[in-house]
Amino acid sequence: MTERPPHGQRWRIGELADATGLTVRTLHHYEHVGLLAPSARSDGNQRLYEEDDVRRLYRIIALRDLGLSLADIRRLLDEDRGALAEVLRAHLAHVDAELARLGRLRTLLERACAGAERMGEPADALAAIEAMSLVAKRAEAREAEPHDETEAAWRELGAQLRACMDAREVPYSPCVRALAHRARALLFEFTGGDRSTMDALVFLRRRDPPQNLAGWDPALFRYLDEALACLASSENEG
Amino acid sequence: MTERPPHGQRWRIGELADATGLTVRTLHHYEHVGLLAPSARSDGNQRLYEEDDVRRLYRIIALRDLGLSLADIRRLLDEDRGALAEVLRAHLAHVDAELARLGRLRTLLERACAGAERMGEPADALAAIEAMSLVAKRAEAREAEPHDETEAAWRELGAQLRACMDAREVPYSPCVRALAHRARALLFEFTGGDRSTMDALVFLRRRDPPQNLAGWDPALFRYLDEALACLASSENEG
DNA sequence: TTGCTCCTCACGTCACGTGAGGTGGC
DNA sequence: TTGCTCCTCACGTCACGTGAGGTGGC
Repeated sequence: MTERPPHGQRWRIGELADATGLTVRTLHHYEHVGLLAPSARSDGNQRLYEEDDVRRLYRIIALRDLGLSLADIRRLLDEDRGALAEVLRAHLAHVDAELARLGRLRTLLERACAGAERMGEPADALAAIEAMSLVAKRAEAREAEPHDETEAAWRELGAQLRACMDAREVPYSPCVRALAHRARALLFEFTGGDRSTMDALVFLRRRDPPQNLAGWDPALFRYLDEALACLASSENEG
Repeated sequence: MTERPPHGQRWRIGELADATGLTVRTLHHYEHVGLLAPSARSDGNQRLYEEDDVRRLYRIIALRDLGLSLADIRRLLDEDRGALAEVLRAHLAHVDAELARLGRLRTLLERACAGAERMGEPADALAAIEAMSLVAKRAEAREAEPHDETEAAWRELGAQLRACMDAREVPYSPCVRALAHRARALLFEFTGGDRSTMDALVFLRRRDPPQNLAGWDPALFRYLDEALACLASSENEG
């Protein structure tokens, strides 16, 4: 680590790079964007940085390490030092937003990892991830406009099915079969008729039960599962 | 929202863009990087996407939303579907690292905001931020190599000063003055002799006391502060 | 004279955005 | 004929990395 240059108080570019841990190219770049120009040049046109330049560089590095853009740093150092607190606040808000986004992403990624590891076929895993993405987007859309007509349909179906469940109707009774048909049709519509997406959706719901989705609870989902299984087996027999 | 195209099962590029929320330019880009090419073109050379293309696009979008690069997505869809779980795990690790980095950054930024808002002069605030950056880097370096000689010096000075404090030596006694001199010299060396950085460092330490830094505790810091104040006032008188 | 450092272009990165200038379909 | 959508380049973004080809200082 060269700390003091051998030529009085002037640093050559390589010396300054060594002392700060930056690259020579980075110092070139800072000069190119008007952030830091050396106060002098040697006879052979080599850059010579003086004490003031070095002091400025350390401030640049400190602000850069806080994540500010070079344009912001330039503005703060050259034009508007008073804006410092304001710019830092704005940047903090931006970092918070990034943290929130990455947190959500992390949740999705973890589910996708679990899915990808338990699915046997890679194609199934891809379908599961696609279904997950689809569900996440529906959830976002629900945030924006809560009275979605698809949701209303599921809510009504849920209410009817719950009435059957409370009345202890067996899953193969005609009215439950009718509701199971209706559920399958809605699911078909929701997934665009894609078989593997439908299966992946069912798989995901089992692993990761949604809370109070359109008035559905785990018990109601299990009741529907039974009804769907009855429907499928009777169709296979017929 | 155009959901079904009017020409059988083929989508024009604008229709597909509307349906997916992407831009036409994005679809051009995906074709350019070999990620998604339409299966057909019209007589007038317009792109015509078919069902398989659309299905592929939805998978691309799902994987992209998980933060994968287009190159990774291409590899997963075209070459090596088995690598899915592995790639997702690696990406999760990367996201975790980013979260950790942003968390540390957030802490620094918050301190910098507090500093910038309480400092009167913007120049002082800049010096404080620079000092903070400097301290943070020393801390990192300490992680790597804990037996720093600067730290040893502070540790020894701390022990001697603590002996004085425990013996109830008054701050202006000769031996305490000698230690205060030594402390000032160390601080001078640490900051490279920069006055405003020294002041900012002192300010930061008051706002944000370091825990057990080289054996120092808040009481010991206060004792040193008194000794330094005595030294300064006696020098101003002389 | 031999290395080493320095110099100035200039293309590449990543996922597109944003025109520019021109043509096809209703 | 008028809009609208489509087409193909091609430069710009952000903070540099990575050569290429040549010169200066010990």
